[in-house]
Amino acid sequence: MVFSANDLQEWKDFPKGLKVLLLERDNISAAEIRAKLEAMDYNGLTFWIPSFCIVSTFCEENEALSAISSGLESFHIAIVEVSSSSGQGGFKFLENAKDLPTIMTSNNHCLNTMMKCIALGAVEFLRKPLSEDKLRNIWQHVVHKAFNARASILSESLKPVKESVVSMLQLQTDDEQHESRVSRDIEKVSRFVDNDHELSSGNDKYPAPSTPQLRQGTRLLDDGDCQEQTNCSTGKESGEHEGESKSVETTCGNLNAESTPQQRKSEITLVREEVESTPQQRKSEITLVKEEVDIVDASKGESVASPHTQKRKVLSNTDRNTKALIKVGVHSDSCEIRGNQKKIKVDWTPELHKTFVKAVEQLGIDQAIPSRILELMKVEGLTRHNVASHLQKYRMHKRQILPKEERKWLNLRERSYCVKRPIMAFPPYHSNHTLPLPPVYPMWGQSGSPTAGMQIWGSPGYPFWHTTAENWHWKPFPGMHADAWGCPVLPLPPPQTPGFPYSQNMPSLLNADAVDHTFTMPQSSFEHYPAEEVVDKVVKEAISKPWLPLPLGLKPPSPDSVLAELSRQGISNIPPKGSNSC
DNA sequence: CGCCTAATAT
DNA sequence: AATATTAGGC
Repeated sequence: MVFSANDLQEWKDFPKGLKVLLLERDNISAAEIRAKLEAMDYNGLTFWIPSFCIVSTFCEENEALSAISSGLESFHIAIVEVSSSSGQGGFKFLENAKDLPTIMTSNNHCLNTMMKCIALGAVEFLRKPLSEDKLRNIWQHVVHKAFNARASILSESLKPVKESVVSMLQLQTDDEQHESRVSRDIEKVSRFVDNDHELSSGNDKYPAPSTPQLRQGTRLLDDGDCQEQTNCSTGKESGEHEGESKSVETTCGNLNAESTPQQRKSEITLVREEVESTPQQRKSEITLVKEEVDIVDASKGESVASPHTQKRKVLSNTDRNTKALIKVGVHSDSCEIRGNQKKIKVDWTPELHKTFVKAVEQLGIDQAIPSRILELMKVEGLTRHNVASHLQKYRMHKRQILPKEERKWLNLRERSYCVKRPIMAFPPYHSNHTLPLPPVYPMWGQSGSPTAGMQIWGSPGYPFWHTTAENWHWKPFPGMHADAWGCPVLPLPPPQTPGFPYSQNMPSLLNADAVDHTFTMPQSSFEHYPAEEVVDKVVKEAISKPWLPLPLGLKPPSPDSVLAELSRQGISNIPPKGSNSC
């Protein structure tokens, strides 16, 4: 049966009219299920539909299969009983009706059976008896399949579903009268829908919705690949709102035609915050991950001149899981889309931060000012303020000036230098190597690191030890510009301790005693470190007079950093070593 | 004006 | 907790 255009237009009440194939040996059981499907009370509000589903019942597997293959009837979804007593028990159907989203049901609740069903392609396993609640959301599988199956293998029966849903959503979008939350959410969704071609390619990439989600939430997609991006904003919000908010996440993989791999832009996550909602009015949140997003949010218009013309290009780094994504979290309340969206919160994901760091390093310490960084980052929508704010924090961390809260627990030698130094950042009462260490590791600039949700700043007190160009450079004294002018002389790491996973990254300095025995400075005399101003002065002098020998405590810059600095200053020709003519 | 920093707000 | 915003100084 083929749906005509008229049929489609009539199908405004989707999922009413869902055609269900029911494979059930027991007639009585079949009748019960059928009755429930046909008389579905959908949430008691949107529609009460006398004939919610059109059910065709079969009691034999082969019959059902031939009904499908005959093409005389078109189904959207199948509910198939796993039977141990007869025939192939439903698995034959399952394997031969791949195009049809199939829900397996059984009295047998054994995990193996369930597992087998899912493994063979069932979209869901439902335990019998089938309640109305369990059946209520079966249509979601249909929509899911319709939108996520490869277009080429999309069965004819599901195409109308897709078109119908698309058309439904767009109808509402076009309705300017309704600036309701729902319509705006749908607008977002339909934009995703418009772009579904690319994402359709990964057929089973997105888990199907599952029946137990009886809340309003409709999970269109739940992309495991974007976990690292998503947990930043949605995790927080959904946590705050407990069960009152829903979270819809979508991802689409459109490549922006204009962006070449070299031009790939950074990921940025913007969160539009709720403006004036009371706890009772908590509305839903929809989070979209898109590669191209209309920035309808001019904020203060700092760098976003025309909100609606702003498109965001995104990097899509294929060799890693650093998909170029833009996430816009919308706490859509009663605020207008173009109206008063004021607060965009930039989520400084590791990727975005990496771009930031890159820009800063490219500019060099003296040139790294917000406006230039912003320029270099080429992240549209990002404002100078955003950058400035981030830069502020970046600098603070570079100088090991921890916010007071972070400093509080560093309760010893509060006024001595050591508290600001990484080596003393560990709690002093951990005086041996058994101290508990954080399970994760700071990851500044670790490109494409899959460490989802990790704070890019690292845990307080566990600063960054990596010394690659992309990472933070450890600087023991405030004001020391180790990036360009070398790093402080550190003692060599002790022999690596087997079974101590972090020893590689946390050399030697696990406690003050270790420091005292290995550090080249006078022992047990942190109080003897020069005053901050003195250090500053020394460093400044070293910077301004690079021809002079470096003071104790500083080591020369690495050749790489020198080359980088030279090239930054436009000097590309370096005379060979021997030719020292001056 | 833009930048920097610290404090404070969200 | 992470960012944004603000204020005051340069």
